[in-house]
Amino acid sequence: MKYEAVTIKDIAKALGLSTSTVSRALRDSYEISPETKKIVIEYAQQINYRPNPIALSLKEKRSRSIGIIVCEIANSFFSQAINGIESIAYDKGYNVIIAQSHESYEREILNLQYLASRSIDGLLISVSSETENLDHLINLHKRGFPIVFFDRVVEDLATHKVSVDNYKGAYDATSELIKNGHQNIAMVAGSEFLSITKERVAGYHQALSDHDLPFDANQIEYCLHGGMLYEEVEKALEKLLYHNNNKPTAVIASADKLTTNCLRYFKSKNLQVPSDIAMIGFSNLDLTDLLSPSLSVIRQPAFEIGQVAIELLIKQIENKRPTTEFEKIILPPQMIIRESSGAKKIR
Amino acid sequence: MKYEAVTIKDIAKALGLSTSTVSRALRDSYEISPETKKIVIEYAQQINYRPNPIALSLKEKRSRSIGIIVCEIANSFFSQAINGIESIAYDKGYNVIIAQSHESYEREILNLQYLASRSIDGLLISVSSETENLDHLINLHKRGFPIVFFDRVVEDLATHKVSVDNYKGAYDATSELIKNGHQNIAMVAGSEFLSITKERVAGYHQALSDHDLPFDANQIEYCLHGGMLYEEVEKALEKLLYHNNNKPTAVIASADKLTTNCLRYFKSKNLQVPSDIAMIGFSNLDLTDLLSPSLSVIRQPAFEIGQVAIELLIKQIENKRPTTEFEKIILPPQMIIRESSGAKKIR
DNA sequence: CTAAAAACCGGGAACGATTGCATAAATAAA
DNA sequence: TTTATTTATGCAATCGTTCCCGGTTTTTAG
Repeated sequence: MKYEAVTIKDIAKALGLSTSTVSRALRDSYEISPETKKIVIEYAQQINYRPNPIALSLKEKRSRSIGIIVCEIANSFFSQAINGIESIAYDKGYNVIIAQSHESYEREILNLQYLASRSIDGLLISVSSETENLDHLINLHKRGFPIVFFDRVVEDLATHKVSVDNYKGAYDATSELIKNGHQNIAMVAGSEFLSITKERVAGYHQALSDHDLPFDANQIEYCLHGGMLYEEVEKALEKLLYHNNNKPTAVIASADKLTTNCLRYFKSKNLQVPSDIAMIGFSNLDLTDLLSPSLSVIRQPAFEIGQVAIELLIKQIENKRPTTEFEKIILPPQMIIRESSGAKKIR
Repeated sequence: MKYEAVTIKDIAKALGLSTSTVSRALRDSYEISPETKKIVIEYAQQINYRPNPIALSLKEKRSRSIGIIVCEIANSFFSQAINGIESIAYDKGYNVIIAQSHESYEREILNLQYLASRSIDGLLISVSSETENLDHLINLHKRGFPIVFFDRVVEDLATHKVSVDNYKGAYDATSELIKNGHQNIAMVAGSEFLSITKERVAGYHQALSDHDLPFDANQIEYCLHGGMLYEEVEKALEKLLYHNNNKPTAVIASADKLTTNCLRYFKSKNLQVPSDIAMIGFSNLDLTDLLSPSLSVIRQPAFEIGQVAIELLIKQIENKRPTTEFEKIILPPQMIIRESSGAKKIR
């Protein structure tokens, strides 16, 4: 069943005018007499005329819609970021089409093809944790297609980038744990391919070094799927806790899903937090205060990241000349200290 | 900066053919010789030709995109439902445009106007908790526009509806608490306007009655914003716990946000769950097992609800004749019993 | 060998809106 | 009165694609 909308032609026919006159009257052109304008505008209102955006898109060669690719919308960081994106996009008359990679490189490519074929005007992307090869993005970018990276940015592409100071977040978390007496701090990290992982590892590394603690590569375990799979996190923690000369007394989880799955593991093993094992996690869940013990977290300004990213993208889309100067914006993370990062057990 | 795509004209010019021939060759028409087809298809592949969906939309009077209106995507139930919707929509070549009402009637109307003006082919909606008047939806529906309700359905509109057995969910939750010795059970409910609220209250009511317990209207508090505002929940609980002759020993929270805000309140008042106050909440969070005490929940099959809803919508969109028979599909909820619903304190 | 029938391909209208250009009428200036 | 100018409107092209309607060539049947 088709739903028939009213067009400019219907108005023209009803009023005995040409479509051009109607179009101009509706756009308040100086060429049209005030009386005609009044008649047209009133009639249009009466029959609830709305210009067909598809016809406009065809003519103007732009769809006023932008694509977003994230791993999961059911991830508090990304749903908050999308909220930020939407808040600005709707104001500026753009709609957003959301696609999920589910952390799969293959699906990221499929999504990109799909979005490109839907003639989006620009793309906001936070790459999947499997993404190492960037050819799919480079191709588009070379042809002048506007792309803005957020959160998980990549180095090899000259575009706008918006992320959080991951280095500082990890540095602060590590320092806090050291302050509380922890000397053996492990890290459950996300995919090695991701910039955010590298930065967080670097911050962790530097904090250890600044406090004269040794860095042990065995204290870091990478999870390719970013914690999406419980088994992956389980394996990482087994290795860190039980197949390690240097058993850690504290853990830093470097992503939302990693954090919750670490907790799940500790619970299953009956490990008390923070007495058996302390932890700080990167997390944007608004429930971490309700956990027992309440969870110390590094929180990212997700909403703002989304807002800044979409603003840069729209600016680039609406630019007449090709953009040559790209911005790299880094927002500060927030550390919220609660119970889970407390002192280790006194033996 | 504009990004120029290759069109059917470019192919026609390059190959010395007409656009009609190219179009037909690409659609594998019988009117075109195998040799010509081969040449065209190969060349199209080589220059990476993709048909312009906007031009197609204009011609076919359909955009192959559908709108979704929910209150919040940062709500586990809805993000899971959207996952279900997307999984089917992408398979069938539709894209989804998501809009959030943030539980505001006004924003719901704005979103609807926006989506309608973007020529979507159909709408999936879970109404806001403020929505009492349905004129905005009735108008569209009368003109033959396909609408499917999910989760928060409305009675006065003859369309497809997909929801969960809210009556049973509440009935089971109440019965479980009664089984554990609770005789005074309160309910923190969502907006009175919503069908799901009414059904859940009815289930609660019936369970009390079936166990020969009295029903006291003072044991129910409604939250117009569905728990979005902490203050609203706080006020409801103050009233139930401290301005009530009949102090409850257990609470049922009838929505995701209500559940978490109840817990937040109990924590702030240092009330132990379940010894001071037991609870079961409707929740789709995948973190409820990690809370202490772990939370007993009524979980809704959000992903499936989304899938069923989009399937019905697409079926209706692609139907040649107007749909006259509408389905009302009700999926079963799942009760997960954990610690929070346990026995009351023995005095 | 001619007529009919396939087989193959191009021209052009259509979808809805905008816009440069042409045109008509009305007014102003000479 | 004639010419120039303003004012108000219509025509037609355009965006990318499909599809109806012809037209030409080749094949088949009688």
